[in-house]
Amino acid sequence: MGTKPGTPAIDAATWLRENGLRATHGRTAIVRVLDTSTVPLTLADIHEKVSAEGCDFATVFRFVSILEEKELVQRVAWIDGSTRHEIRSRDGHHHHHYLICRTCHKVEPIDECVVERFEDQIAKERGYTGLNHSLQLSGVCPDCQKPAKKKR
Amino acid sequence: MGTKPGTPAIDAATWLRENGLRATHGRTAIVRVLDTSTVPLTLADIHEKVSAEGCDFATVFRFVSILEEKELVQRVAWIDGSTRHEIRSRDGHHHHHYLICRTCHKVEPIDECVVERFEDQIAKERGYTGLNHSLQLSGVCPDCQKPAKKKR
DNA sequence: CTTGATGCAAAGGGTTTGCAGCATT
DNA sequence: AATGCTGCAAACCCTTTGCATCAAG
Repeated sequence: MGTKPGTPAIDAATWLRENGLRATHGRTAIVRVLDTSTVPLTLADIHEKVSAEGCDFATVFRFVSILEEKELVQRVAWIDGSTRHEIRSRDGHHHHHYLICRTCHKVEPIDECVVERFEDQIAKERGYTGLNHSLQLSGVCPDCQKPAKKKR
Repeated sequence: MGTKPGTPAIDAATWLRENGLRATHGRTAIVRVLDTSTVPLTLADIHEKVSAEGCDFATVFRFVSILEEKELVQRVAWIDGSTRHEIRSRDGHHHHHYLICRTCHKVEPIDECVVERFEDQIAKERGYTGLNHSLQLSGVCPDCQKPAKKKR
């Protein structure tokens, strides 16, 4: 929704109706959480942030599934084995490239994409269509390289 | 173990002892399965292939965990959300790059790695150490593009 | 023989579903 | 007012652990 990650939703309810979905209290909260996050979230992450508004975990589960069926949200297999979810922005740009610290678990988005050209090459070579990719880098961030320091 | 994927183990029991592990019946079976697979396997996949030899699921679970602690096996977060496991070959070459068909779920390994150079660049730019990456491409394979045809 | 690995079975944790009541359209 | 969403709670399934027995070294 928001043009840049981190930008709050202009209007979650309107966005929902535009996409043929009922704009309930819980749903707008879920959309707002997804829309303002710069990193993919687990269902538990989302629930934690909407439970204050009385939104149940089952609602998060079901509604995120609906958004994924409609391809408004992208499912991401996180490098630690968890499943995360990321809203697709309006401009159709939905890259999920991240740099993850193995020590403090901080997540930094990576803007550049070196894989796209490679994707085209593979598509030609092997005849695949509709290619999509998921790339995650993990390492130890500068802060965690300094001994005896913990974050998060 | 085997130099090429798909090559059967020369001697799983010896390999185990070389790595300071007891060479039991179940363990050699598990190693053989991991070693001859060209794609990462789930615990259920492995168990399915060793259960004929009377090897329990708990044994698969525990032994694969041990191999991962010893960094002889690599854990892979698969794009569908499952967790898979892949043996690291003797030459230390352990890339986990795959091309996965979204329709028939066929998995093809990709040899090339375009990410390595990028990894170095990111390491310099952001000061991370010990970088590692995970890349999966998904698309629709040539077979599945032909209508009304199902595999697997 | 000693130590550690195994099988069995139960516990745990996250995911998914059924159902009756409630909110949105 | 009708439809479809929600909360609650139970069911499910995959993962993990405890314990007594068994086998490798």
